[in-house]
Amino acid sequence: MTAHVRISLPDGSAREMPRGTTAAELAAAIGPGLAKAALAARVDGELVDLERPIEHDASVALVTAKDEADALELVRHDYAHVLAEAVQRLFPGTQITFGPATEDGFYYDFAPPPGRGPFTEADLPVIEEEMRRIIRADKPLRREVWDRDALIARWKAEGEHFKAEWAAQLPEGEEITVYWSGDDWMDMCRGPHLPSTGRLDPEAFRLTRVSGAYWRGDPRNPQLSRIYGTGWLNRKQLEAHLARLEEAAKRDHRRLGREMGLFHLQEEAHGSVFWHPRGWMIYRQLEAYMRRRLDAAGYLEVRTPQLMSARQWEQSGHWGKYRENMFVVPDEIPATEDGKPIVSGKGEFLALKPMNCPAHVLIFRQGLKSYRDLPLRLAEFGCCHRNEPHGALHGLMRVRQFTQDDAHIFCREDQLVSEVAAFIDLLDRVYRDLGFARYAIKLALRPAQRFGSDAMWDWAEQSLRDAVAATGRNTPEHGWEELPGEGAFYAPKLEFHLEDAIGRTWQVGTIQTDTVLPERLDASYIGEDGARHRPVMLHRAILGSFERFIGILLEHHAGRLPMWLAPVQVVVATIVSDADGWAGEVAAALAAAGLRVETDFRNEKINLKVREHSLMKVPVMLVVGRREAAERTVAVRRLGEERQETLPLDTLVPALVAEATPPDLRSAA
RNA sequence: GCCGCUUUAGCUCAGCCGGUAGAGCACAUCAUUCGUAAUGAUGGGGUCGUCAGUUCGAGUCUGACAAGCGGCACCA
Repeated sequence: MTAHVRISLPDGSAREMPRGTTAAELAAAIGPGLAKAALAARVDGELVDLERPIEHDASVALVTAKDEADALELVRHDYAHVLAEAVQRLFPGTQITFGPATEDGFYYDFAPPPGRGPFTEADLPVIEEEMRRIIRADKPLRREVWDRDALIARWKAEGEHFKAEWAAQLPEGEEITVYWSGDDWMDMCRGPHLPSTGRLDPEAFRLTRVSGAYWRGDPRNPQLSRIYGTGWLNRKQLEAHLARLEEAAKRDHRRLGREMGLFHLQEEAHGSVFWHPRGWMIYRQLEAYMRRRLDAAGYLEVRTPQLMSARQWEQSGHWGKYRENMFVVPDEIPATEDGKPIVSGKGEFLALKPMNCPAHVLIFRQGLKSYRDLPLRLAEFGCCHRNEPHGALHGLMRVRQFTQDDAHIFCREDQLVSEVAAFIDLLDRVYRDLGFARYAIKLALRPAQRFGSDAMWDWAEQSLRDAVAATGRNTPEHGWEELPGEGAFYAPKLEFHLEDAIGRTWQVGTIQTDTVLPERLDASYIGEDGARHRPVMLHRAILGSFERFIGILLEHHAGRLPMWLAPVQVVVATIVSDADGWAGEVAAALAAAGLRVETDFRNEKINLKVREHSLMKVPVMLVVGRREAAERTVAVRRLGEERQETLPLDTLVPALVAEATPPDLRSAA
């Protein structure tokens, strides 16, 4: 043991410092500017407090606000602690539990004092003010290692039962640390933290909302009161973030749906969509596109019943596993009492299908199948009903009635990998056609509770891995990742997560192997050997549900859909009524060429017409006045552009037709 | 399903301490024919989410229910 340690710095230089030197002292030795800017340090890659002594040779990097990811993580974690301290000061008797940094801020879960309900938004300004006081007081944050039993005793004595439980469950052998804020408040925490609360910007955070949250995420546990905040390094960043939120709110598909007249939802059919003509046009275009893609990929479209006997759902296993989410109707004409229906309960029950898979197996079972029939790909734009928990419903994104771009592929075991690989290629084509450049592929592996043998799971998981490898997409650039424990109870699955224009991700596509359902519903085929075999069944979807996918499309494009999907592609707007005749001819020519055209002959100013059609996100506006009528031309104005271009019809029509052609119908460039 | 909030005209919202509703936009009518994001005037429109309760009187206070919003949990 020498008295010195050798510290290598990120610029390649190295320094000898006395053993036990802290990162703060190191920063001071390098320069006063750095000492002031340093927030924490990375010692051999591990993020630690500035006050942590360096006990052996190490590479050390000081973390400043310039290391944004680290700095934000630190700052948000600190805001969470300041929040907890503020709440305990203002509301004595509140128990603290847990409060991490999140993607854009932080939260902290509290158990409010007995007799006081959960925190409400009205409490937030007061808490914010207290937080600012703590930040301005510039309280030093100090790390301290504690003995587990002593800490548990202390938490119990202070009535912090959640903390005591947490401490008791920390893994054996793990160092247990607390952080002091000044010398009058502490919380158990792994750290690291900033040197003092004063390093936070009192104007760079905002408490945003309150919510209930279950202790340890389990609904059987007590519900805690969670306070969310957003936190940044400085005020400017906070303002930029708030502006981004506003931008996201403008893209909200519920708002766009109303503004663009696409659909509505109402109480009498909550969770089911009323599609208006314009919204339904988007749906039709998307469905027609998918149908062409599936036809070309060798799928056979089918249509199966909405209602099937509960007996059938018992046999498929849904009755046991999924009944809570199924709509069940009696197969009888109900008696009435005071106008209210009375069900005898003696008759049979039918259930609205929550999934299409059993019905597809029933089609498969009609007639003896040969190995020559496989793979058999049965597709259905299947309308399903699921009685979702009420709190889960959300615009088009989570509904009770929806239509999947569903299909089930029945194949032999040796066809599995090539079928999955072909599916991934199809899905890739579709996402790119729809304007999504990036998506991540994840493999959800066997959960703890599952059906089937380990051998089956080994085989199924490896097959999916192999299939992704066959497409070359098992790389970090494709977001390739394996998720242990996330699979369905009967099989592993691949998940496809789309990234949208503002960086959010949406799980849409999926493909999963299934050997359980063919077994339960006794699906079989005759192999080359003349014996019966079980087919493997693949459940797969690319868009997931049309409803949700259209919601995602609207938010991704901020309502400005690509021309082939736009409900109205062109509006011909007149400036004076003298131009109506020519405008009518223009519209007729475009309609004859297959474009979706509307005319606007209203006695209104062109300013108003441009504004209204722009707000409706019509991609192309053709403005026609006396001049155009005389010259037999149109002035083309594109959505969001002020530039205009005057063109004769015979060049305009083919150009617009080309632009409005769905991507799969375009001739290869 | 759980926690919090919200529900007033088609939309966005105002309505103080309880005294039978108001704005802007939209809509209708009239005038205006006007060159690229709101022409002007006039007018019609509300059982204040539903059901109970308190009160001489409830949009306003209380309760239940429903839906919506933000989370949590759920999403075989």
